[in-house]
Amino acid sequence: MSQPQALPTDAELQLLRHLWSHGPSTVRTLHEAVYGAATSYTTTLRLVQNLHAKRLVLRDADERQHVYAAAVNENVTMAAITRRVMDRAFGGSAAELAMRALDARPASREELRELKKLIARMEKAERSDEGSL
Amino acid sequence: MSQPQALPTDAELQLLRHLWSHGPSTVRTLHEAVYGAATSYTTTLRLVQNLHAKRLVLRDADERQHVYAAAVNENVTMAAITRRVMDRAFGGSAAELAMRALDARPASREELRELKKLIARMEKAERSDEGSL
DNA sequence: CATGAACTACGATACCCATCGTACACGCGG
DNA sequence: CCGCGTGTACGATGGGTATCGTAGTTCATG
Repeated sequence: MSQPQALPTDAELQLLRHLWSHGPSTVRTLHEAVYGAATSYTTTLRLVQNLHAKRLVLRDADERQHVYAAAVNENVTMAAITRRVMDRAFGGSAAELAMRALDARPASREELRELKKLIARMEKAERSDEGSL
Repeated sequence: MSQPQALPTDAELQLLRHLWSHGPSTVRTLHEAVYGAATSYTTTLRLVQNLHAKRLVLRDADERQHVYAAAVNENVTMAAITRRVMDRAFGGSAAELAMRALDARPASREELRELKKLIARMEKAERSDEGSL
């Protein structure tokens, strides 16, 4: 029984991402930061309530304006989401997904450097797994 | 006015992928290859009909058993799909999606080598774009 | 010719998701 | 005390998707 029983939908994830990067927030703050005026406040509220029902956020209801905080780890959750899309649309292959991503939209030189570092780290790990397979 | 006006859904994409890798097929073939006995034949038929309605496959109805072939380019279509998921769930960043993918599921040494080659090619392209920005 | 197997067409359904409106609670300024 | 602004809770709705059943067609075969 690892962390994420239920995964956030796309709309819910946008809010979760804000919580991960900006810390605990009120619905009002989330709404303005993520949606601006593009959608109704109650829509944002509903999404936050869904997140809470799924236990993906924690709620502090002490004040009248409830404060929400992410309840799940970003890396764990994003990995699960990535796995789902990988399986649904990319034949389950991480490498294919990664290549399609780079093919679909340019990455900056800085980002490419980061990626290379990650790959180097993985190659190293793979090598040290040698014996345990 | 580029190729894919409408994108395939996940279920439709599974069938498209088979057409890309195995060439023109009948519904029967697709059904058995992709779904086995896990689902009803008419479900597969329906999905193929949806693909045809979206103009994503071509149909040869000469024979009683119609033969379907992909009508859109694999790379173009996969890039569009990747862009959609990138925007919906990964903040629009190709690099983030790529890194999450590698983080979510291991890639073989062979795949990592391919990825490095792709990155090297992109770095080269970026360098030659220097003046034109 | 009658029957049955295999196929296509298509309506019906159930589920998920995003969006919104309404109802209700609370507190503050006239 | 009244009313309004700002909350939360929650039911309703519409669009999209996957799944299935049924009806109708065609063809081979007894």
